Amino acid sequence: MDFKDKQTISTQISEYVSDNIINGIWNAGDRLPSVREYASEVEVNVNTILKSYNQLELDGIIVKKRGIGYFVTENAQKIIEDEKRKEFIRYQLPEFLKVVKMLNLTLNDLKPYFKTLELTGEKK
Amino acid sequence: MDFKDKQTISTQISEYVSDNIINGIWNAGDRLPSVREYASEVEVNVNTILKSYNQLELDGIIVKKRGIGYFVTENAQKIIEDEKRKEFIRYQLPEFLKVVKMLNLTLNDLKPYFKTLELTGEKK
DNA sequence: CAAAGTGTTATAGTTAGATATAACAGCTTG
DNA sequence: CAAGCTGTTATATCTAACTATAACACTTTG
Repeated sequence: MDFKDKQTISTQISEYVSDNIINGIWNAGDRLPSVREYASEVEVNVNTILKSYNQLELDGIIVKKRGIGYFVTENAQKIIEDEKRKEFIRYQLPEFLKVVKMLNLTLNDLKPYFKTLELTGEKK
Repeated sequence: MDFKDKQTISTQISEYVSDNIINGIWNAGDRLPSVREYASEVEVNVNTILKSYNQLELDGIIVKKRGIGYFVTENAQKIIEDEKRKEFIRYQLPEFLKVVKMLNLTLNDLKPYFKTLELTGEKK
């Protein structure tokens, strides 16, 4: 038995920022909230935000300019999407299917939920 | 922003036991491994197993007989399935759809994965 | 009834992650 | 060049979860 990593607050913040980028809330070149500002917004310690931002920088998703702030990189969207796709195929989809099977559900049972988001058809 | 609970080791063990029960590895009336035995098997402290077992007992999934061991209850399967179903609808499915949408995937893209597990058809 | 298995409780120690606070350093702007 | 933003580093403290170890209590079995 091997244990999943815990979801730390700083990791969750990193992912939340990524989601905002991939969803177009923050775009390439945009400046993120300053560490102090963001820390106060989500009610968390400055060091925690710093940790999140540093991780995102390691991943090439944002870049720091000292004394100025952190900025979304040009490749951010692509990097995040690639990472999410890997994660999805490797972990999330199998886990999903495991539960679907346990609950004796079928594709037909799930169709309505996909319909709601108009995800049943072909790609544009 | 509200944070997801971390997945502690003891929680993960509880869930692992539940999975074994719902998958028929352990059946109603079966005795679980003793706390010491299981602790040594998964290389974890006795207290951690005890915590997992106690949680499962609170949920009505297993029952303790002092000096003898822990046993799977008659309702265990139903309790677990109900809980998993709730969890699935409330959290896992929405999270899944969120990522599906982010990655611009459709139901058609996922069909092959369902086919592998023969989950496309109607229920038996 | 003693031995050997159960679960239980208690104490002390470790660790990762987060917090609070403060001081330091880079950049911009009036 | 000073004020007021940035990010950075450091120190001390807190907490939840887990560990190590030991002693205690219940139950079965030879």
